[in-house]
Amino acid sequence: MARPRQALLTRERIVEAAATLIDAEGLDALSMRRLATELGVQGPSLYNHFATKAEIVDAVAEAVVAQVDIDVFADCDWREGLRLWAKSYHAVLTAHPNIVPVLATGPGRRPHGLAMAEAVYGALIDAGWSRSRATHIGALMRYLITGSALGSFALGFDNDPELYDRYPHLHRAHELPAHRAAVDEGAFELGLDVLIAGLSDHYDQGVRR
Amino acid sequence: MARPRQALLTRERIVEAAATLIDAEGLDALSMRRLATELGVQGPSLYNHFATKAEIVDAVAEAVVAQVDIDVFADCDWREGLRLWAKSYHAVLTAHPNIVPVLATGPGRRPHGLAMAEAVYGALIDAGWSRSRATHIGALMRYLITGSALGSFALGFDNDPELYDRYPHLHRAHELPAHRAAVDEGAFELGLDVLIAGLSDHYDQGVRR
DNA sequence: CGCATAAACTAGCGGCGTAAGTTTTTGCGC
DNA sequence: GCGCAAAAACTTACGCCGCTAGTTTATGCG
Repeated sequence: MARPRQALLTRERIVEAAATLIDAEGLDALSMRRLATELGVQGPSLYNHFATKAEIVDAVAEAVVAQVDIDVFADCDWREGLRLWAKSYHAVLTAHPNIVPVLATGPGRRPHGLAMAEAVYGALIDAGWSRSRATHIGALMRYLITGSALGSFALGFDNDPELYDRYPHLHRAHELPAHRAAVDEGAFELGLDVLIAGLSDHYDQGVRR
Repeated sequence: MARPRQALLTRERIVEAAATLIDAEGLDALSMRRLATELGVQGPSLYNHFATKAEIVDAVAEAVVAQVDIDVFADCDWREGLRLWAKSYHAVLTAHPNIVPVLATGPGRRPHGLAMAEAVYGALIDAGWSRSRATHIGALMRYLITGSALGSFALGFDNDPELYDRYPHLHRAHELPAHRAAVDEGAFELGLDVLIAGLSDHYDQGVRR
């Protein structure tokens, strides 16, 4: 086949297929040949639309952050904005856990990532936080959100009772994977509550830098 | 060369070389052939000592967590123990950032990882926290520590002023990479302070579950 | 109508993890 | 002291991988 009458590929179709593949089978399952097969095409054809594999993965990451709601800062208190944004971000990452390692490396050059940074940082600055404090708070929230999405805490424990025989306090740790969602959700909520309450106290006491 | 009079490889030598390579050039630079070359040996010889590449990487991760000080819980308040442990963990990860993605996936079956979980969880239980709350706090601390180590927040921003022209609040974001260490350190310290202070308040008010 | 461009193809390079089988040395049981 | 299994290196090779180069053909613009 040479050039078809109707293009078989578009950037959108490629990104969509890549996202589906990553969601379903993980980052490692995404290879150029595999992705091409999924799209009914030979491997190297993808290079007509993206220069490298990294560009495709980046586009998937960008599509994911695009789903985060950053309008929440519009007309509400910085505390509430921060909480709603964090929950939205967290929910998006929970829905697409396999792409998180890519996102965790920072906003990079992706427009939506930068727009999100702008929204968060801007809201904190507008509230009266110093530039350095706003930066710290933004970074901190990101640590909590990506950290919780990246390593499901509960999932890290093996489902094998014998493993914990030598650790008296962990004797029920093998039950953790079964409660994965509840544990991870509880830890995230606790962190969000404590962080925002603590920052709120600082703020109310006039400690804004 | 067949079997040499003196073994060329040991598990220790392999792990050490792998750790050095990962520290110096990143996870991607670690390939079986490259590692073998570094050790003056052919690639497949490594399989006489480790069954898979993943086992080698795991051993490196285990060697890194082994450096975290978990004796800090011995005879001090849970607050102080948590703070000292978190700082030690954070310092170790900061010294070996390239292995963090591996650690972030949880304690798994690694003895030192489990010993650390045991120490943290045990200290919280002994202090009177409920099992579920202790789990949440442990998970939460891990989110903060691995999250901060994984994605240097400041490093994620590109060192290119023009990139931020369209984001009014980010107009100085290109300066962030230069202050990388200070930003990341500040955010981590802020998080640690706020979290421990907040949890301490809950504790003092008798809210332990 | 002619031609540059776009979008598919095929072939192939060097690298990857690892399996299989070979050779030689070591060290233990008789 | 000897025989032989196990250990630890080797070579070869398979099927992936990301990506490059060059080819073919349809499209759309001047």
